[in-house]
Amino acid sequence: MARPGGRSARVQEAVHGAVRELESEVGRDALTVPLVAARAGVTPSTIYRRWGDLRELLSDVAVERLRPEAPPDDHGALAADLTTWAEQFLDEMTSPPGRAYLRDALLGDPDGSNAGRCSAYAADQIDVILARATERGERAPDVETVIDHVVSPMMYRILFRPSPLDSDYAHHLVAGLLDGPVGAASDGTDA
Amino acid sequence: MARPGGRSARVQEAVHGAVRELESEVGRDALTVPLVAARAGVTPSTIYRRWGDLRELLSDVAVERLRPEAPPDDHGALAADLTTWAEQFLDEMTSPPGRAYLRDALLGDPDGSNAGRCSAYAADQIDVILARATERGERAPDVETVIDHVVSPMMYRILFRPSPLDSDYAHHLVAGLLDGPVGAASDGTDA
DNA sequence: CGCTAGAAGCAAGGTCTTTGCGTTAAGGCT
DNA sequence: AGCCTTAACGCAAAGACCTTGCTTCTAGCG
Repeated sequence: MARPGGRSARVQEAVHGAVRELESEVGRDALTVPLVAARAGVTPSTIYRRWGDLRELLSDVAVERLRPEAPPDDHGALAADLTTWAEQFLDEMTSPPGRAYLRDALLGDPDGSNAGRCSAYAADQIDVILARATERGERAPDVETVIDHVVSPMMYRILFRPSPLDSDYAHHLVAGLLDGPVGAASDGTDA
Repeated sequence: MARPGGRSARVQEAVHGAVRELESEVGRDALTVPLVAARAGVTPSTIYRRWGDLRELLSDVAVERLRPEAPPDDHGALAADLTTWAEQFLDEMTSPPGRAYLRDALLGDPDGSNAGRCSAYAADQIDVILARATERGERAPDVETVIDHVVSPMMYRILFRPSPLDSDYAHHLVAGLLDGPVGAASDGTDA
């Protein structure tokens, strides 16, 4: 039985906070369950029982950090909105902390629910952009199409390729999507 | 100084073999360094010194298993080659053991070199397919384009999405690539 | 054939992880 | 309002794992 307002919630908040504090103080690699527990004012066994593992705890915290805080900027045109969003996304995810959160979120995730949450965050942001475009009368591609053509390639390269990525790559992907047969034809708005 | 033919090589082989045996006997989650060491006939400290961590050892073994054993099939046409390869790739990677190896390979990989090796395996296979197509006189897209449009979307969904994937999705991606503006126009050969 | 250096064995110490049991507190019931 | 139920936490001990200094072995070299 979940008890969202009670002691459980306080403990969860204390532990998450302890992870965030210690991450910036001693570094992510020096984190241990007993260390986090001491900072949070709980016993290690509490963490082991609730999260099972340091990796799962880090995964939870990482997903929290990957959640976008605001809807994407509105630039008045689909191409600009998507390009800007993709550039920001790529920038965040290629930064060392971004890569670390991404790794943590994926790694300590036995059932894949945290990974699914990350994917849903991106899909929601894209959904907002596409809905705005449709409202303006622009032809907009499907969310899944944007994920296939823009999000996936960036993520693949972040995870699997050692080479660095710049915002030109994000721009290239969005252009390839919107100029292609699946995407929206340009609609009078500037591209 | 590497000593490829000596004791180091024997130890490495024994440890890798022990991991493979124990994975199928007791399951991947029950593996521990002392267990593997006992089976391999070495002391745990040897493993800790060479690999540093159970995750890095599992990462090494996983990458070995993800290495393709043969060049991709030749069906006489680019579209058929790519579709078949993508279907097989998707099938392997979505299977529970495939997902486990993929996770392990990404997981114990501090510098990203193992992930890069996985990516290189796929790129090499695609390279063979594209070279054959060019040799036949077909117009073929770039390797990076194939990775962006076919490999990345499959990988993204495997890693981030809970929903199952079937071979229709692989077919859809290849078709989107070859019919699009970036890919090869159909060239008289059957698609 | 002796020398050098990298790699493995051994063992002890420390840290982390697990687990059983008692206690606390949140939510439901009368 | 007060009791009951039950999930969650604290405590502590036991066990497993990880680290590390030192020794021994072996492959390659002069």
